Amino acid sequence: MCDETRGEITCNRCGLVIIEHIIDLGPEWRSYTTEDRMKKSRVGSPINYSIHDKGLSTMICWRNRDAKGRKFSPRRRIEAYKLRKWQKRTRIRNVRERNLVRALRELNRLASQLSIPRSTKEEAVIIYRKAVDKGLSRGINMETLVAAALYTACRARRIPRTLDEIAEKSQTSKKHIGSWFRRLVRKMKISIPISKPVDFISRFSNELELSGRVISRAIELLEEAKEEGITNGKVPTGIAATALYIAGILEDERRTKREISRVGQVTEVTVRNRYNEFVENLEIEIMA
DNA sequence: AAGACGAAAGTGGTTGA
DNA sequence: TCAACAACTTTCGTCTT
Repeated sequence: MCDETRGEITCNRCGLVIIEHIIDLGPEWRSYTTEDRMKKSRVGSPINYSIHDKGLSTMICWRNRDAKGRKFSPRRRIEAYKLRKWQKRTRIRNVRERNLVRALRELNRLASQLSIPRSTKEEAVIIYRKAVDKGLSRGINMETLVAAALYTACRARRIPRTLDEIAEKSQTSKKHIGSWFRRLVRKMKISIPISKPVDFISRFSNELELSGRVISRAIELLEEAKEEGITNGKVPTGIAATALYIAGILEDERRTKREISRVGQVTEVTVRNRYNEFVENLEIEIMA
């Protein structure tokens, strides 16, 4: 799948980003006159926070030719050589930048494996950069900080990924990512919306291949459940999964509890318990 | 054979002294 | 810092379809 607005080519099956920073060929914005069009068209790819210098540094061509294709004079060649050398030296200036490059590589890998949208990934990069600037990164494993930044960005943008999912794909523990998540939020004063069951509905229903009818029914159920106050303190994924389970039965697209619990990343027992609470407290008619 | 159920013991995180 | 606690998991035996 080629997504020009995101500048990416991704695999349709697994969501792996294959090619990034394609140049966006479209103009910047709508234009109404030719003059306008000239003004608003742009050159180069959009700013990209996922490259350590935001993709803005100059690249010097390695060919010893000038713009018109003529060969350089020996003197110009030496000059060009020096320029390139300095270019390299300044581009990756110091250890810090080198670490940033490593961190971004890791972040890109993680985000790709978890199919996290580009904008959220960039949010994570910004969080990571800020954390490093504030000196929070001392003495902490880079992978943990990257994972924590990504998790934080997901939570901030309401793109729900569970701690488990992120921990599984990165080489760090859920515990560490969690504690660093809290730390990042506290130190950097990021406001995090509480993750709600509704946030998980679309992803779960997608995985279970449920129709739109089931989805809207599930959302209704969630609202009723919330009013009844039976959702407080319960794991949101479990609640979302159960709502889909019940909606599936009601709309004649039944899925087994086992499937539901697998997708919802909770056990069958939890789905069962939530199910009982739903049926007891809401007026739900389950046909045998 | 697969799915669902209930009971009981175990686990990790939160809370309040 | 520690114990109490609720929510959730794991495990296992049993019943139903």
